[in-house]
Amino acid sequence: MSKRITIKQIAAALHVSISTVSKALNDSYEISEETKKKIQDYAKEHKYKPNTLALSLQNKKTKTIGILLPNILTYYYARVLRGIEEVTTEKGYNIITCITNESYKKEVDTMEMLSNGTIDGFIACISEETLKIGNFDHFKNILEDGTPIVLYDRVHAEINCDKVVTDNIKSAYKATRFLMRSECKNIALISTSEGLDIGKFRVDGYLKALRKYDVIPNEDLIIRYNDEENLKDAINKMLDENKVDGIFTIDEISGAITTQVLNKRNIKIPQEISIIGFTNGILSRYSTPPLTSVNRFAHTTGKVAAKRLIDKIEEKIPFDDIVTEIIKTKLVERDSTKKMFIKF
Amino acid sequence: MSKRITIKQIAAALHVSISTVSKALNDSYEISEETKKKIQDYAKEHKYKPNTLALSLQNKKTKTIGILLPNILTYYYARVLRGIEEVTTEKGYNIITCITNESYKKEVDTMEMLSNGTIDGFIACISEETLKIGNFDHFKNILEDGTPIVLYDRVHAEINCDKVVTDNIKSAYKATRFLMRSECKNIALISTSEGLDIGKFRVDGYLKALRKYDVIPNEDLIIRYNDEENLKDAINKMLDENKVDGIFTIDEISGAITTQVLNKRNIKIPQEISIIGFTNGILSRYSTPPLTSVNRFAHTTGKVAAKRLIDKIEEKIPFDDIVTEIIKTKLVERDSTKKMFIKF
DNA sequence: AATCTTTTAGAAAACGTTATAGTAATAAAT
DNA sequence: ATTTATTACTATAACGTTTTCTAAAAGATT
Repeated sequence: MSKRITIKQIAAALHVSISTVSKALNDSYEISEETKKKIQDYAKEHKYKPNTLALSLQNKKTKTIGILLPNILTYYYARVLRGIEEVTTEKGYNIITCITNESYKKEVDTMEMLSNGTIDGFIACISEETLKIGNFDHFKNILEDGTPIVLYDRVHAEINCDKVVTDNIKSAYKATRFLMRSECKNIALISTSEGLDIGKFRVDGYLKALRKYDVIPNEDLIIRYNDEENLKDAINKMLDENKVDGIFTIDEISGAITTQVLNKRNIKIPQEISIIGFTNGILSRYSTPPLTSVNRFAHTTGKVAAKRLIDKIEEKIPFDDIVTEIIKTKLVERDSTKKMFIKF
Repeated sequence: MSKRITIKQIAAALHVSISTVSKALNDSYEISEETKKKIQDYAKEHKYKPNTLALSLQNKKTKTIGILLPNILTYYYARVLRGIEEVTTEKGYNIITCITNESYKKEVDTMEMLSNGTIDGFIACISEETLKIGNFDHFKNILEDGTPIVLYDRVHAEINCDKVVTDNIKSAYKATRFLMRSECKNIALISTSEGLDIGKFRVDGYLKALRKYDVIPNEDLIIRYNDEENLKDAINKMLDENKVDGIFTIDEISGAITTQVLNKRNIKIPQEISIIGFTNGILSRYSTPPLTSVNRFAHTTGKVAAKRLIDKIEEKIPFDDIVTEIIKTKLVERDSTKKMFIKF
């Protein structure tokens, strides 16, 4: 237990002033080579490390970014984090990661807590509860203080800042169209009942594709669920009562559960029913059969968000130059859809 | 862009000294009710928030903990993080999360960077590369400085600090025994070839169980792999050349891949071959069939580690009171193993 | 009226650092 | 011989806060 040494202690030990030490350690021309060497050697020997806190207080920059994740157990967010992390590390920034766990209070508290000089900016995804409540004052206040924020994935028009989002409508449109082109006539949709815009956009994309090809949407084929147990029952019921030959699931878990249900009913995928999932994570990759999925570039999303924020922090971009970056998706074809195509 | 207000500005605005403001805001008895109210009102009105950096510099405590994750994409670590996060939040600590991505250099750099007053302690899982290289000086140095560390999951005897680990040998032993009790005679093992102790322990447990019940281990039934593609081939080869009726996989991905291979070969799980996986994450839960798995309590691991560290930081436990907590596992029975049992 | 307490406030030091301004002593230029 | 530069260093303020010590005024006690 030797505790870190400070500049002051070095100064005392070598009978020089603290300014001399500071300058010597920063290799200033004002200090003679001889003295510099003496000080630097001593510092090295005693493993001197400048106190980051003191530096930050001086510079008014902490080189730290606050990250808000709604949920770390969702593979997608873990991958976004990874993307962020890659860029921040490269640029010499630390990140403080906070998981809001979809709670409004946790989100407000966290941002409150960090916006006191601890961080230079935020990268955040709005929690489900916050979106439901519709109060975004905590974001607005922070922006007003001059702290930059980049929102990703789940955003809101009321918050006037940079955003990085997935191309939800178009992706859902394309996935649905893909199913139709591969001979599916009766395409079901599995969605969550939660009122997230993201979900709505994906439903919109699905409906848009149906309409485009003159298919009348059938409400019986659209399932909106709250919890997983309900979902299995709902799918079974739907399959009992309807002819279905294609299913588009709006998130990864839905895709996994749907696959389990079909397998249990011994329905051949994709011969009898095709499935396309959203978000291409490990579940899609490792399920039986591996699922054709809308691949979202989580990693890219993280990187783009981090780059944008750091540019803002370092004032390479003016504070009120606001953009929304749209990250395209890509349909990854695997074994849960048919290979034959109808050309429209 | 109004930028945060400081004590100094309040003092100037109200024509009092900064000490008066500080005391008023801390509700000191030394300040008259009248002055206090005036100052507090002003502070509230201007949304005054104390600068955390300045406070930390004063108190020599940052209320921040550094977390090292080898890899965030592994569901297990994400869950550990969640456990840590829960405790730290409750106790008013922030966490700085860093992903070493299994790199020695990244691990050293990160710890170096954070151990300059930024954090009060570390919760870390040693990276694969570090374990391979076998140099733990960065941990030792930090401990010497009087900064507490709690290691979780992957630990090393050379590092003398608190540890929280999974009961690997026993868990593997029990899983293997479970397979034997459910009539499996030829039990294969899927392991990674990387030289992690954790893997070794699990293999040891497997071997121990076999020996205990007088089964002679068959090297042909033990697969050690590096990359996923190899693994599929290796499993197929093994199944071609050997009679196998049970498989114990040492991690979640191996379990998922094994399941895919068996499904592709149309082998009935568990009627023809039973599978038990290690680490009970989403893959095990959502695969077809859902896998019987050794459930590791990632969440508990995180919580225990965080509690221990905070107790150390707050000096409720002396610095050199070192313990290793062993987190038990629990076999979760699902559909990949048979229900019938032989009692030994 | 003189002294002692209490109340209220402010000054100054401290946390660890950097940056600016200043001060010697010596060397160079006039 | 005097002024000017140069070299090598030190003092001080600053970042935003808390804390300890000091001081003045008001009130209480004799």
